[in-house]
Amino acid sequence: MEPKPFAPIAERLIAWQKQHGRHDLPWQNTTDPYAIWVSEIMLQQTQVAAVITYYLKFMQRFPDIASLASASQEDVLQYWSGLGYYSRARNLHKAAQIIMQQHGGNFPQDFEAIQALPGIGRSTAAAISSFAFGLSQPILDGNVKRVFARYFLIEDWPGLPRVEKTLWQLAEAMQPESEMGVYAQGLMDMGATLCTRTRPRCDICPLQEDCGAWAANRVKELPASKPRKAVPERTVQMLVLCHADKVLLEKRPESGIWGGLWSLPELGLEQDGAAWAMQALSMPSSGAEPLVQLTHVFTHFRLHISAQRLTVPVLPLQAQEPRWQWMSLDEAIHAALPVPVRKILQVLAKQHHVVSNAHQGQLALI
DNA sequence: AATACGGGGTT
DNA sequence: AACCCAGTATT
Repeated sequence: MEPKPFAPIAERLIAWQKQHGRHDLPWQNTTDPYAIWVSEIMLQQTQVAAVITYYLKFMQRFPDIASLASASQEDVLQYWSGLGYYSRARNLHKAAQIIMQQHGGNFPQDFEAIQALPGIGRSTAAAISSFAFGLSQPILDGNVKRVFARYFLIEDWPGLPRVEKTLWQLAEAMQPESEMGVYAQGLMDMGATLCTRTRPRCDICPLQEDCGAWAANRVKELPASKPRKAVPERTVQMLVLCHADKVLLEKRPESGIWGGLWSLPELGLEQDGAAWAMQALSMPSSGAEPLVQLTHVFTHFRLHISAQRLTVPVLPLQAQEPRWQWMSLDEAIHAALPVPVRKILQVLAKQHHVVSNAHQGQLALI
């Protein structure tokens, strides 16, 4: 019988977490499942530093499930604008309404019920479960995958379904008997602060003594990186239709990119803006001028945007569909917009500012 | 099993 | 410029 040479990793991580983990992030030191839930959703594929200010503003505006559930989707998206992965916000909102209707306004405490809420998968359900309720469910996020890929010397890319299955099994097997929340936090904090992708701090790692990658001198190469394909490129034209101090925005469909956000009309590069405005919106326009060109990079493609400004002297008599809306420039910039659209409108606002200053100057001269 | 879904940070 | 990040839902 071989004696166990080292303490279980859960034991070491719990001790490490208590001494060296992070303890004062805005969503820590609470067992309020709502506060924890919001943080976990924001932290999906998004780093702590980027989340903090969004989280504080969001919690101030939507302090509890009821206030979130009763808000408009528009309002919720506005507080998410700039964070990305907008389905997270739509699902959060939808889930709050489900909790009001199906759980009497109380966050469910059953693991399956938690995971059944939209936007909450196995790992997020496990994180909420352990932090808020002390349930024993394994988490498996990017940090855990990296720590395990190194500790267990897993050579293949952790995103492979076969490897992922193994990782979940390991995650289950490593669960402690108690202190679930401290363990889960320790695993993630260790991954985020010591077992980092580059320049990991193996010198002070509580798992170094029996880490497979450390023993094999393979830490730098693991975890294996995702096999990449060339990212496609797309070029579009965006129209900034201006009438007096207002611009025309279009609400995007629920599903697909930038779902539910306000954007600008998109055209192929070959199409003529004025002709399109006349045909699609019965809107005469003139004075087309290039406004700005920019490139927006997504995970899965690169989007080149060429923004054109058009002046609409007279509004058509017929009311437009509700997905079209004239907003003042100031109003538009504060709406729920994707980042590149906000940038385009800021360029316009800057021009507007220069023009109105020149105008004021003229008035002063007269 | 593969793909869609953002934006920001690091190197 | 490549790569990654407290993943989930859809196809």
